[in-house]
Amino acid sequence: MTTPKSTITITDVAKAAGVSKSAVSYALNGKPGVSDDTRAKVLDVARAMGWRPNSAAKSLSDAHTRSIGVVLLVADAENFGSGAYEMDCLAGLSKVLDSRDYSITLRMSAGGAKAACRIHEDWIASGKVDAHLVLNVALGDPRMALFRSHPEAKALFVAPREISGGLPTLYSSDSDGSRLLVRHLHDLGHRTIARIAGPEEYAHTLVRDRGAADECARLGMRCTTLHGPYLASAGAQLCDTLLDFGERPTAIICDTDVTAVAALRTAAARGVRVPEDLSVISWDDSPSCLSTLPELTSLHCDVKAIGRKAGEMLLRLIDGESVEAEPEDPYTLMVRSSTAPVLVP
Amino acid sequence: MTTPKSTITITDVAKAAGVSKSAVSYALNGKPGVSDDTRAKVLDVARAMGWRPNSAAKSLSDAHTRSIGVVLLVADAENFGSGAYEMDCLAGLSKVLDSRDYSITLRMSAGGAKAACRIHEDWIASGKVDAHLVLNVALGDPRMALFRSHPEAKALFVAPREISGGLPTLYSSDSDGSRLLVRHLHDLGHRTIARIAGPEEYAHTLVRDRGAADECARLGMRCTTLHGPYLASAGAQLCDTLLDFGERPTAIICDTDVTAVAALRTAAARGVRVPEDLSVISWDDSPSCLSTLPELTSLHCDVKAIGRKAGEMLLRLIDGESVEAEPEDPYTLMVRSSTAPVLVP
DNA sequence: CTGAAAGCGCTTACAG
DNA sequence: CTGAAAGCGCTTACAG
Repeated sequence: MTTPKSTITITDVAKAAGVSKSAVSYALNGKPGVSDDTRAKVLDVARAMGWRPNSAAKSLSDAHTRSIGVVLLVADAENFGSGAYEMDCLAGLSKVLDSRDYSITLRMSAGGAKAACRIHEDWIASGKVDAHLVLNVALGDPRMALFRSHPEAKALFVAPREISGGLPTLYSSDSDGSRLLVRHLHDLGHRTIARIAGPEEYAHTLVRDRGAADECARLGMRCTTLHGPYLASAGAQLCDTLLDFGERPTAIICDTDVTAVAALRTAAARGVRVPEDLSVISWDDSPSCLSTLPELTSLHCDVKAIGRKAGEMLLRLIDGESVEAEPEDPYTLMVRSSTAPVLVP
Repeated sequence: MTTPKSTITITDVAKAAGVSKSAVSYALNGKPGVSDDTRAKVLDVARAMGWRPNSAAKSLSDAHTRSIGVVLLVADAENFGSGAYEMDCLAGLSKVLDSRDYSITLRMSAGGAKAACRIHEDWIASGKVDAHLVLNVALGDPRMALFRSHPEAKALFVAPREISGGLPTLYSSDSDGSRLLVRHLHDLGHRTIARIAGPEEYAHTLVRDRGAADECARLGMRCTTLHGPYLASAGAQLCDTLLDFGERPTAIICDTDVTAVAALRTAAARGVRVPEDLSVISWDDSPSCLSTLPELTSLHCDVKAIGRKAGEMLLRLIDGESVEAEPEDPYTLMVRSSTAPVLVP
């Protein structure tokens, strides 16, 4: 029946419906300029013939590619984590984009932010995408300079607002998250804590550092912070360091699930009981936080929601609306069994 | 200097270089039809002006969009796993595509394979992509029927060769993997084993079932297989069932890291020592296999290599070469501490 | 309301 | 080797 002939164009439809190409175009795009009768007939014929607008032709004539460009950094597998964050973010993004028939144009770059710049530049010059989404922004990230010098390009940064000044930004409340964790430990009676934080190149690491430091100062707590990549080996090593340290902390906050799981395991291997002797908290509430014994108290972030909100902001950007900095949803603390009141000696 | 004017077209370059548009096109595309001098001058001018071919225009005229369409299924978060597989696969794919200036056009569908079909159909009719990559293929997957009825569309399936008959396929050696695991346990003296397998809708689950059953039969071993989603809760429950079972197995093979970690934890909670009382093996050698105590013996698969090979096959498909079924690289067994010789009672 | 025409930026036979 | 011209499929002022 509807055997899709090689390619059906608007001309074929016009011929079949007995009208002009322009009438078909108006009808198909719901624009005025055709009578209701003509419109109905054209729609019927187009559907019957299985017509779909040719993507390239449409893009060329209306200057919209209907795609959002995303360059994922996979360079340093070390800092990349499992990719679960990016995946969830893309899932949320894709969901919002669907409604407007937008797709994601994806590249994965092993060359870091600089190589990503090259790709973005290419996309800008070739008109390959309508807007860019920038994730995993580092301090002094060249991608910020790039888009500052290309105001004609539309880009949204997911980054701490502290560093993306001026650029359209979806910013996290990493600082608030940090404070929330410190308060949770304070409520449990902890006074000497530590953090196994992420690499210092990351802007969000510094924001978390700041939040924790401020809240500790306010509450009169002591906090030792060690930085390292999001690797199990690093988490284990840093945990060892903290446990060997003179003034042993009664609680450790880990910046990611990978290091938290490693810390848990390191403690177990040394005979340090969690949560009796040591409380452990993880950022990134992921399935692995539920697979440990004890289950990990974790800071939950709805990453899909970030993707959705990013999608909405990007579409507004594309529609020519002005977009400034907007906040992500706040974090939620998932209290499980890896944190407990500190034992009075 | 090279201030990128709004948009630089081939016409601008032609004017600046004092030649015709066609000369510019020939020069830029390395085609014959221009003298070396003209070519050199055109290239210089184009570079100086920061010209890049307009993506849509090029696609429209040469019928190549330079993008590969991928629809990721996120419908049932239950069976989706962490998304790490998809991420690695895309990373490998992207790497190969880079060299030919191809991008990935990505959509994530929450409606399963049927909704994915709709997207692929749209891509076929609109000429949005040059070829399609199909992952996570289920038994009787409607996407196979779709591409069978659209021989004009180019698609590569990553699926067991048993089910994709005729279609271009990159097939895994799941059966061989299964056999490898069984042999490893046999070598350690295990004779009564069990499997916590994935959902039976998945073709690869059945292939693994078959491989394990055949090898067990050959070696005179007994194997109980339970199926369930790739969820920690399911892994825990199935592990409980197996341990409560009359004839308790001395080893369990889990189809994914999530269930393996859950099984490990369940054993620990019941006081069943791993590996002394029970050996545990995981498919999907992932970072989490290294975060457990003991570390998990696991079947390693170079997923990025799958992505790369898929990319090469897709490019050949696009180039008009014929592509049939080709095998992935074989699995590697990573022997760690969760498997040990069975203790003679 | 409707049709003929030009244009989006590039490629590619086709005559000079 | 080089230029003028038509065409890819769609959109959009512009005359009827």
